[in-house]
Amino acid sequence: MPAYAPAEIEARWQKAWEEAGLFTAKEDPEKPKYYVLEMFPYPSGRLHMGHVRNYTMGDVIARYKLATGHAVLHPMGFDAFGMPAENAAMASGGHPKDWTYANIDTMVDQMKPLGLSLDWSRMFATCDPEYYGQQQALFLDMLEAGLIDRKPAVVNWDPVDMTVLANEQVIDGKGWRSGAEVEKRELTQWFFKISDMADELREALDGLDDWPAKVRLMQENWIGRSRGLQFAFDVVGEEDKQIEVYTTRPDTLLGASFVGIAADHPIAKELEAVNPAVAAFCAECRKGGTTAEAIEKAEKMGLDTGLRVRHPADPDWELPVYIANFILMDYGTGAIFGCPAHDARDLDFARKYELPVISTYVPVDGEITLPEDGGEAYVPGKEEEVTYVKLLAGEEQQTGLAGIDAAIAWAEEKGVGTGQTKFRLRDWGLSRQRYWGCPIPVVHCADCGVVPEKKENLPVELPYDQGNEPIDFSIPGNPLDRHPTWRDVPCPACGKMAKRETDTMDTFVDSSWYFTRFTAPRAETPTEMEAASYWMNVDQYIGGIEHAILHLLYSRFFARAMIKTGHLPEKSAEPFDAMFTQGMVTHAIYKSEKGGRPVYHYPEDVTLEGGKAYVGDTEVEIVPSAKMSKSKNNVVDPNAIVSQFGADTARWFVLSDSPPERDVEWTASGAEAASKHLGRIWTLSDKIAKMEEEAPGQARGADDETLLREMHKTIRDVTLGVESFGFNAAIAKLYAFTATLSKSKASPGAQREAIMTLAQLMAPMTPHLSEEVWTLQGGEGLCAAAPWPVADEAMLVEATVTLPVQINGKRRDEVTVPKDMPKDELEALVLANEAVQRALDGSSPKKLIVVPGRIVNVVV
RNA sequence: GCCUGCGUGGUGGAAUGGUAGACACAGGGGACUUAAAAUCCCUAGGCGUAAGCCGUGCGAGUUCGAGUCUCGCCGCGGGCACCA
Repeated sequence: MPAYAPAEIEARWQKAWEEAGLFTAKEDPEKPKYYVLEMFPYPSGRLHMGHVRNYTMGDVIARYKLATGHAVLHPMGFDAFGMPAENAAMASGGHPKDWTYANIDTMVDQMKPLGLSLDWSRMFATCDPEYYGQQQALFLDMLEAGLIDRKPAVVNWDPVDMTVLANEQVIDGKGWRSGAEVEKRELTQWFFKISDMADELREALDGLDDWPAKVRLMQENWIGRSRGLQFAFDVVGEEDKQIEVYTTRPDTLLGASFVGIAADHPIAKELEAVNPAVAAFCAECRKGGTTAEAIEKAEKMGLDTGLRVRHPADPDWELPVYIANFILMDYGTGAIFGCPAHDARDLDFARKYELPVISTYVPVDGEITLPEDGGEAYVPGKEEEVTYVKLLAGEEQQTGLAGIDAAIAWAEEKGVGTGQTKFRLRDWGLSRQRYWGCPIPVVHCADCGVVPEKKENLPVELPYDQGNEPIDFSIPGNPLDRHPTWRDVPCPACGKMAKRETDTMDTFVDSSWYFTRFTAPRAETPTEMEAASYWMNVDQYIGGIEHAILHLLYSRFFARAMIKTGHLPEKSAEPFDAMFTQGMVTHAIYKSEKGGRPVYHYPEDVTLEGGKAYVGDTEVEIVPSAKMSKSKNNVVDPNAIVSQFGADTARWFVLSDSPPERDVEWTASGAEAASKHLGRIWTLSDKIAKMEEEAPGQARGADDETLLREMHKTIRDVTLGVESFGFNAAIAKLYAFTATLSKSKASPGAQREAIMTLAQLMAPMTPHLSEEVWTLQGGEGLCAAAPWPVADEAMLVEATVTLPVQINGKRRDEVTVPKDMPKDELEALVLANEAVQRALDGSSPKKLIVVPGRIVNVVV
């Protein structure tokens, strides 16, 4: 018998599947459809174990659904625009396009040996002009439908690289690449009007039952709905001037002691123009970093403007107006009223500037030191009961929430303000001053203004060269800005020479609709309604938790926008029926120290012995379960694993041990164990095949029944495991059944039935080995195409059951009885039990609990 | 600070309120071998010779029965964050 040789086997079966066209998605009205999708990768050029785990999970589902008679769509593509390609071009002088497509080729070559059941005929990359041209068409439709806005926005500007930076790219107030001090600049940018849909996007989360609760919650917090009161303070002496504020705690209105405005508030800007002290202060405020630590450390700073406003509840009560550094212009109205007694931040501020502290309520239960007496600010929960010490709207004692409602009602009745719901979610700025992205298809004309490009002119394709010269990516700024032949075009409206928009789209746009494009990847329109109606929605989406907020939220917005513009059916407002967030693949770091600096050792240089790690004779530190990182020398290359053990081993290992939503640690010993197990199955299959030849047609005995009962239980458990993302538990059952089978004395026929079923149950995880076993045992056609085994209910019912016998809830013994033994007989049997007799010691039990088929509990 | 999730052997982890520790790794013992590797078998929560006792972060509670439900602590992780 030849040894288990995955390299040869796997290539052969991958070819067989391809020739059979098994994974080409075909619309079939006779079958239920199933669309399973893993988040498509960025073509970094390097497949990592996280990809392998992600795609293997999707593949298990896809293969299982195929075997259960579904028309399956399981596509793959590449999220191919973005900064790394430009950075690579800057670093090594190549072209982002060449770099990207070369990487895609490499990654496809790395993915194919994994034996994934992908429909490669639908593959595309978002940097294909055929894709981004349709994205431009979508942009134009959305623009026309009023879903897109153009407005000024404050951005982080890197003056050296001459580009806008995302918040994450600003480190300690400096550009991440250039190291230059980042400036705040106001630029006119394009925005998707996602905030208009904030409430809808929030409410629809409730319907996403098959999403992780955690993801729904993260989205809900991100959208950040709050209810409060918006009202205006009249400025003393300037009767036409008012300051609008928004508050979620209008119940504390009588505790107001100042009004604060942001440095970018219109009134602050007005004062800034005439008062150098104000100008200096505002400039100082704008400098502040945006990082968490910077905010933590930043001291509350304020400047008295000299303006005074009237309290809405008492025209004789005047409050000072401060410009303060902790007030944000882009939330609410950019102005607040400060209530030091009930807000920790306002209390800090009030103490620093010696402003009054006025408690408006105190807790019903418990004693506190009032903030005016040096205590902390008292902020009750919305359900907490409070006693009012100052009355605004007739309240005396009620919950915080009722107080808020009463205060809003009071304000509305008096005509002071209105109750309003606000959201934290802001519009999605999509403009990027970069080359390697989807060009925004508009033209700026001196006469006509901003003019959308004509659809027949799409795609607005990125220029590869600059005339006859290659584009120089080493010059700071956007190459499209200094590309006259691309930039200068006739106005689509009047025909006069005008300038093309040189900004490109945020790469999140590319990934917000790709899953719809897979339903008709070569269509001349963004989607085809018929195909989209058939395949949408994505039945199961799988990806990392890092995309829990932005990518999924943007996709949900896009689905709604595509319905409004006629590119998706109504049913697809929520495009992902079920979502699963998988954990990472981690690996230990082997660390030592040399000259005070850490040294990271490659796993292949490390010897493991008795739970300790050595390099040569020196023990090194093991840091378990660390994220794989090139700089820590703990990256495991999937291709190396596939060449060493085969794809089936890699697939089997990443699914075993840890539950899919948690991290799994890659260990060499674990991978070897997986490989050995697959080898054992190979050997077992061979043994069973020979047994049949040597002793055909033996009668089935009791051993057959035992084996087949175990087989049907395994079918039930594995099926359940696969359907509920319990892959690790399913694999444990498969291990157990393999052990049962290898020890079984059942007839050759029964053993063959068992191993063929085992092959089928393993096929979603180890498809190549399964085909091999299937064929050897005389299975017809491809194992991957064979119908999924169904557990026989009759075989799941045992004739006898073993019941644990508990005394006072602790297990003391067990009895094996016929399954349907009458209750009184069972009771008698239990009472006669030796352990029970001993515990009873002559007395009679206080209580006897019998749960049929489960347990017996004697209470003494 | 607010919101959240999680604490089970040496390790990863099983367990519809019903026999805690399935399955796997690492460990220990053995068979085969001159030896090693490979393979196979046995063992394995702790204490105890044993009967038995104790055990799911800690403390209470509900229940005939709690890893699972409730409350309060402690510890670790994730998300958001000068958001009014």
